[in-house]
Amino acid sequence: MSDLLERLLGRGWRMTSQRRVVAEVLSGDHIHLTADEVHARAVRRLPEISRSTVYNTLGELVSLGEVAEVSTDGRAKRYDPNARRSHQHLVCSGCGTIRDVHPVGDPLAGLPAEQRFGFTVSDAEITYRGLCPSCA
Amino acid sequence: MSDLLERLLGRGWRMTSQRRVVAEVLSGDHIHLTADEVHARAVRRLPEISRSTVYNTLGELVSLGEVAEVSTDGRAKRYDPNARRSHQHLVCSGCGTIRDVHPVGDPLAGLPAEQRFGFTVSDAEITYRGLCPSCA
DNA sequence: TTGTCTGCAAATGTTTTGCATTTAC
DNA sequence: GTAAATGCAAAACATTTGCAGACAA
Repeated sequence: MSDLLERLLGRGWRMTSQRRVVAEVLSGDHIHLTADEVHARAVRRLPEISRSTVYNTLGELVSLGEVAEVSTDGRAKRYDPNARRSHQHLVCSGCGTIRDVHPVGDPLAGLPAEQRFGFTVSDAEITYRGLCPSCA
Repeated sequence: MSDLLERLLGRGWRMTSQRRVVAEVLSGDHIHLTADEVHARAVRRLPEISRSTVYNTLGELVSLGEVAEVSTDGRAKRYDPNARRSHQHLVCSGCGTIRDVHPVGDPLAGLPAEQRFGFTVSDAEITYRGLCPSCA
């Protein structure tokens, strides 16, 4: 069973066939699907599943903190099931492929106090850009 | 005259009243407007300007590398006129305010070779998140 | 049983496109 | 004069919402 699904069951999340399929589709490493792609894959396993349900479910998973919304730049948001493991993204400027990466060091260290405008800074999101081996 | 407008004229960009107004609206520091906000402000100066022209113009400015698209997370893209000066963003999780910041050090240094998946990494985009003084 | 999830269809918000007209160079 | 920009209206997408019926607990 998928890690995501397992965590959700452990949290007592109300389970339905639709929710299970969405959780299964999202499971794995380097998964960054759009809502529509999630729906397309879900339909293969459960033909009746509706787009609204996929949106509802994704929205709920994001609220629960189990899935992260990633806006790389295209128009549709992408959903990343590895919200629990802190990580950043490496995006290919050629084909758009996304990989999860784990940079070393404290990302907040680069922002000196005088650059913080009085903000309480709690987090940094980094998107590395470059070309993947196939596109280079 | 605005810096942006000046640079565009220097590049021999074909000038029209609509384009001038869009460039003027975008000028300044810490400016991060949506296409719709750009249109609203442009209409004040030039009532006939259409939304399509604003979109066309913004798209062209992005292609020229004079303006950057910033997807903070909401649905509409925001446009940042300071694409030429390398900088990153600090976003308030409360009210959404965006400030431009200039972190110290090489942002690519945090990504070790074994984390690069064979990519040629050329750039890093950082979004710092926190609460601004009013929201804290 | 009961509260909630699901699915449909319609609405909303953002951006793009086709094409006739106007305009900068 | 000519190629390119503009504006309109309509289309294309992405996402949200309202509500009746279905379903998990």
